[in-house]
Amino acid sequence: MTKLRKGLWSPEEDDKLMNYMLNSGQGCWSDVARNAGLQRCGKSCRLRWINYLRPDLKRGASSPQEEELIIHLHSLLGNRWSQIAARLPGRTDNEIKNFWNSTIKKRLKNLPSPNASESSCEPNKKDHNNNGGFSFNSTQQDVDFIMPMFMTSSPSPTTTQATVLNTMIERLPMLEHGIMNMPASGAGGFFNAPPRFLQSEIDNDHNNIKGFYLENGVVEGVPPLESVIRTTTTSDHDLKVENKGDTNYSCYFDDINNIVNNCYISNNNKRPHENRGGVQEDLCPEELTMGEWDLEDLMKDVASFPFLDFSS
DNA sequence: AAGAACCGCAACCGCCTCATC
DNA sequence: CGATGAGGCGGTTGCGGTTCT
Repeated sequence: MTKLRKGLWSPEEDDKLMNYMLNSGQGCWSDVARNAGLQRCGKSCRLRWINYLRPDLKRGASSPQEEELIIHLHSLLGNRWSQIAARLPGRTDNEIKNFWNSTIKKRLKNLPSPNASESSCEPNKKDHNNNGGFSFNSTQQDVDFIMPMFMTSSPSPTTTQATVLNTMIERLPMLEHGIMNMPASGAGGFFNAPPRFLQSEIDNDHNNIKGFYLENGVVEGVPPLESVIRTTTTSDHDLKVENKGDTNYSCYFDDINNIVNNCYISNNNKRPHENRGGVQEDLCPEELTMGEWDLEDLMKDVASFPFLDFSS
């Protein structure tokens, strides 16, 4: 019996597989390998076809829009690369996984740390309930990077995502300085401080996130940084956000409210505005448990993702 | 110019699920 | 109902190119 080849594919092997697939179509992959005259296992052929030879693959670096979408989808789906890939035409799970593990992780790592000696994106547990006292140096680029993560109404980030969000939120100057200053009561908002994402455990068998909750920190009225982002609250529902450029981030804050609202839904099936007077009680973290994570429900949000445009 | 360090990406590995017998 | 094989998936490895020293 001939020993099966491993390692990089030669152009000849690619030709054989490509020709066979185009002429005969996909059948059982071990048959494909045999009939195409390849000394490869079926799995290897499948991988090569899916990740490299498939005619509908998009080549080249991902666009900023795709990057935004990957980040957004990852915030919803976690490391479910195949499901993320399924929503990015022409991209493979392997490609997205590689992109995430190199580019995105690097960007997370490079975010400014509240502690100069700390380069990890792990949360600073010691200061977990302390927003003050740091010297921040976040850039507009950082803000642009983290904002898509807020563009979700998903109540179900993974532990890692919640951790990363916590850390990043704490390091963003606009939040540090209380710019996200929502009304303490009444319509439109319930926090006068950035929401804090905490998570104690995940039921992996059911994708059920338990113990994920928002904790209300207190940020005093420190004047906003001129150089970053300013907000003006014109009404309870109208949180206007401006920065030096033209970008308006108000939608992001709506989404943060969505996250908050969804937590309430999970707790007692009532949104905050349907549950006046019960707000503080509802925030009890120990009792606040996420409902089933309905993937398709979550993905409805993606359909309206504002940057999703594959026309280019 | 050369070796070291770094990085991106292709491919493999091992595990899981599902269908079939 | 267990055994078996195929397909699918996420994690990991290691090659090869690029940048740094």
